[in-house]
Amino acid sequence: MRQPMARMRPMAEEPWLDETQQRAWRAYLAMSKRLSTHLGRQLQRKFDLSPQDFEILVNLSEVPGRRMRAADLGRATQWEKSRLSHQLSRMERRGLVGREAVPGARYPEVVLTEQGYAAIVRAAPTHAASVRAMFADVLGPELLDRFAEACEAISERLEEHESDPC
Amino acid sequence: MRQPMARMRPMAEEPWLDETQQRAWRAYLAMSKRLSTHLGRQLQRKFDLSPQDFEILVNLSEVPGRRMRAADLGRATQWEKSRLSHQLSRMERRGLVGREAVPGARYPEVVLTEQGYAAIVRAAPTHAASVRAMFADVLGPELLDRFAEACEAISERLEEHESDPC
DNA sequence: AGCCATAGGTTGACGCATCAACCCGAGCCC
DNA sequence: GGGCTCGGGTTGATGCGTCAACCTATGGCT
Repeated sequence: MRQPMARMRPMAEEPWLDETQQRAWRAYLAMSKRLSTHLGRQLQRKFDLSPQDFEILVNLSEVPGRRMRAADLGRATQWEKSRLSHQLSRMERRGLVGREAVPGARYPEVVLTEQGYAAIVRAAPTHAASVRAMFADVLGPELLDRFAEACEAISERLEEHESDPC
Repeated sequence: MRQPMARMRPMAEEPWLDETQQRAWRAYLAMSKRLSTHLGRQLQRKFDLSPQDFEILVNLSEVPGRRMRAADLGRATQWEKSRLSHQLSRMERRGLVGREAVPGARYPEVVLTEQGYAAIVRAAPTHAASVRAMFADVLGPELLDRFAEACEAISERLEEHESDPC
């Protein structure tokens, strides 16, 4: 399987990534594409939920009252406000969440409906099982720790540059 | 930063993922989200190319004649045919690629235009540099190898299940 | 010949992501 | 008061991803 973003030499002259780097980069790209495809497809086909739906549902289900201000939900998911707003509108249309005005407060709260709660309770165990089967169990505890360290290191590096002008 | 898909316990009763698994899964999710955001934003802002544009351009630029049947391009990218067709239509509109009929053949070829070629030559070095800076150099050669092995193992596991009914 | 399956390709509809623009009220400074 | 910025939130446009439906040569089978 060819992984195009991995080949950094459209003119085949300078080796912008060496052998080791190429291999790792291509392996990572292939793996992450497959993993998200697999998990997303499973959620969609078995539970009629997109990964985005799932993420919102999980966050709401964890909090007491199953309700939250949109801004807090945005912080929890690290989503931009407009993305969140669009997503909530779609989910509201489908009856998974509701937006309810709060008497004294300026902004309404997003609430998990019964239907939304039922959906997450149905889907979560299978999803977790897949994460174990396709990810955690493949590496095992020790490797998993090293893998986590690697991810954290890259994350930190990226975080440093988050405010760069690019 | 909370990573909602990482918390597999909406009801907080059974620990579907243990501590180690949680940590690795969350670290992976955070890292991959940041990495793709960073690389994608850079391509978009500096070169007016989406990651998808870039992938197509790289593949076409590598092949002699800078032209290819759509089906082969599909195999190279592992994209579904309809996705590819839509993408090519958009890129054709922007003058990055063209679809040219081949005299004796049934199907036309997708060709990289001069403009498309110029775009990839402009963008590729910066992109490769970012992959090194944000990914390869962070881990270093030895860790990079282990990381690649982990990714390959997960990929293989997923490949086995690609034909599953889900 | 006639029939059928298959591969290559396009289209339309809908959900999702991002950007820019906008609205509104709270707090602040003058 | 008057004007400021700022945070919270919505909207619309456009690009992207997926699914289902469809078209049409080719190649195989009878």
